[in-house]
Amino acid sequence: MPKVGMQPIRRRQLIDATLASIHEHGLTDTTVSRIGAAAGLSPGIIHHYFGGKDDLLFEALRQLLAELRQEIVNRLASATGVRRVHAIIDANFAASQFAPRAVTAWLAFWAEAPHSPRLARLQRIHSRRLHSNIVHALRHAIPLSEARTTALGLAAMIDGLWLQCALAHGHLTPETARQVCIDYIDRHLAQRRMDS
Amino acid sequence: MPKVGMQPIRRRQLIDATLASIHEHGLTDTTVSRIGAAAGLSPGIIHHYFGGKDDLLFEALRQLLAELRQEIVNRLASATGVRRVHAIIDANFAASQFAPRAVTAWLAFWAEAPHSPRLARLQRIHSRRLHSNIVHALRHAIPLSEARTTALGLAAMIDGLWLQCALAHGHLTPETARQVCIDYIDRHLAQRRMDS
Amino acid sequence: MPKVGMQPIRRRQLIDATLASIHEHGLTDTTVSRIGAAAGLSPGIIHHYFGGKDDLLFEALRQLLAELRQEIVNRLASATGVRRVHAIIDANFAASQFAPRAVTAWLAFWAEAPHSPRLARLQRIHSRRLHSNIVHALRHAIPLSEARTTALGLAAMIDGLWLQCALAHGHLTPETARQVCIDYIDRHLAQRRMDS
Amino acid sequence: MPKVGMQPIRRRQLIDATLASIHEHGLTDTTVSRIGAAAGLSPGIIHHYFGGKDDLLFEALRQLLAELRQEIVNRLASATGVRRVHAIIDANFAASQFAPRAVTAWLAFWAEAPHSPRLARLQRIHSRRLHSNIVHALRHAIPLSEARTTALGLAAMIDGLWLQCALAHGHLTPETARQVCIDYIDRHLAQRRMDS
DNA sequence: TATGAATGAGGATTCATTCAT
DNA sequence: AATGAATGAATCCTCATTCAT
Repeated sequence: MPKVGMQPIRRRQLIDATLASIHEHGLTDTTVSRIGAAAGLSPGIIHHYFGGKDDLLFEALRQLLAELRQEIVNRLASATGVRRVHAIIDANFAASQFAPRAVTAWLAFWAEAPHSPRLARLQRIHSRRLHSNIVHALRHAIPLSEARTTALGLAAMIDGLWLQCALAHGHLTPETARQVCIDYIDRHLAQRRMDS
Repeated sequence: MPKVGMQPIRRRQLIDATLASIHEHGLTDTTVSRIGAAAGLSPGIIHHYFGGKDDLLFEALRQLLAELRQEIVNRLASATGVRRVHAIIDANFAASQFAPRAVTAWLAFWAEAPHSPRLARLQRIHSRRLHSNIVHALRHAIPLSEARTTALGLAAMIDGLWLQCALAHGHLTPETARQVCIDYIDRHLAQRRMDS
Repeated sequence: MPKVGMQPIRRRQLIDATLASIHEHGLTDTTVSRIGAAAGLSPGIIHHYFGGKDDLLFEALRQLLAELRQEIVNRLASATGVRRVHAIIDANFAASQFAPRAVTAWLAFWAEAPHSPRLARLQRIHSRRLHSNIVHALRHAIPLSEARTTALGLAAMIDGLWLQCALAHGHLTPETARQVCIDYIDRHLAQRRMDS
Repeated sequence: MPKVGMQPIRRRQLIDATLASIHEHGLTDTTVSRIGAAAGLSPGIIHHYFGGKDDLLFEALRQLLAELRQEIVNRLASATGVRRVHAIIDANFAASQFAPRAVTAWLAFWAEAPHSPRLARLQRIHSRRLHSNIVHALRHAIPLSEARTTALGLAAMIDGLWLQCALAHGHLTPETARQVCIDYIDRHLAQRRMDS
């Protein structure tokens, strides 16, 4: 039923259907037909609202990262000092983010990134921003040089736990994942406090 | 006259060509033609030495994991006590393992795993074995319960650093990655020693 | 409030947009969207003012031929005797007719004609009318039988020069084309005069 | 039935099927399926022997022009002086060239040329070569400047008669077409002889 | 009158697989 | 053992057409 102003609605619908399909069938078996069907629309509609399949995939990753970013920003807004690191960790393992739908798609996109400049770019931006956030949060408690190494370790650990989540279907609870990260950071901070 | 004993040679050639193609073009764009060409052979040959494309991919992942396992076993053979954790870490970041060819393919396979029982099975075995190795190596220095959490953290960190390696084309040196992991483990062990 | 009398305006707009699109993108790549866009209207509008794409194309060719015919009729009106042949030639190479927009579209339609009864019909009518005009103009100076052959040659030459115009983007000036035709006819008439 | 060395055979088959399809259905309705069917092969085969549809079309035009060229070269080989112009005319209206299959395809390609650099290039080469052949053949009988104009007229007339052939399905005999051209040239040569 | 949302058929293309040689 | 010819299903994409608003 054609109405005006459907664009934002349809785009959102199609992006959601894309993520659902990636989660269910994998990126390889995510076809425009499948996406269309999942959204209750025809295959051709993808090219009406997005340039083509690639553009839709790109937008889907964008939204995924935007949501995660929003989660981080929200939590950082109400945290100070080293609590900011905890906020970042919490955001990454919030129920809305650390969910199969997001995690599986995230993994699929990361696997494509080395061969897709557009995806690689989004990945790089996200990665750098996360690293920078962590370093800033640690900066007042830890010397910059060490903060950088710690940030690298924490970012890797977060990614590794997301990976685990995608691979070990549900065997890894957000809470466990969160604890491992908190523990990692706290040891670094504790060490520091002891030194002083 | 038919050459005898070509099978192991050809299989190895084709597996290598597969990994090379995945690294260069990605799993999606790795076709039997491309693999054949990379091995200097014809497209049809894959079905002669493997059941089909899927079987070849499966075997390629198997070899990848077998090589990593061998690296770990070799290093564990000459290490005792907590040194065994270091050996595991060293194995994962050895030049032969922490290389673009291996890391990119590894990521591609992991992304497929959630939708391929065969790949998922290999992944699970590898994952469990690594986890078990770490726990055993830590067991005499750390209580079992904590050892398990630490192993989870270390395994995640290793995976996260491999991911980083695949995504940040060469910006992450094996040595840096190794240091981050060693540091993580050493803090846990040091803490323990202090307690006692 | 519905605008009245838009029909002739819109139809003309759309026909012009069609010819513009054919000239710019070729008949194959002339889509209803493209035509609509060129006219500053929506794709669906074609079916409102014409039965469909094919009807619009048909009307576009009709207009093209009608304009050329008008040019011929105008010039014939003020010419007598063999001057009438010159008038026909002049009309065919008048700036308004011998222009890229018209010539390219004309060629595109001619290529379609063998597979479209409707276009073929228009083409046949135009062709016959031109031939008949030439024969009539020659009739008093040349025996009918020879006039027919000469008319065939002149008509072919005109078409061939239009073809050249479409293919040799602007390298052929109307004046040169005109001269070649005038020369052809004058030789026939001169010969005749000599004989008598 | 797969055999080795099929390439030249298949390529020729497919090119012939292409020309047949263009003649029968027009360039627009010439699909790879249709071509494959006409050749008794599957649609996919086009991409095995040619890069794609466009390449096949390009090769088809190439062959068309090559055949015409061969016809011209053959006849020029055994003609001297102004007879060479007659040889060129004869070649263009030889039964093998002035046939519906060739003429319709030729028209279809010419209509595409303004929007396809590759086709335009072939067209330009063919056109220039023909013009040059005519000028050379006339050069000893007519001053160069006039020879050029005459060549332009003759080339246009030949094209126009081909066009007529494509449009007036069989109503124009090769012999009539030939006569018109011969007459055109003879008048120019006769004039010249008279002058001297 | 006019839009643009939506469809679905049809097209080119890719590719794993089969198989005669 | 190895080739590469051939297939046909599956995919992305285009586009004329329809229709609710």
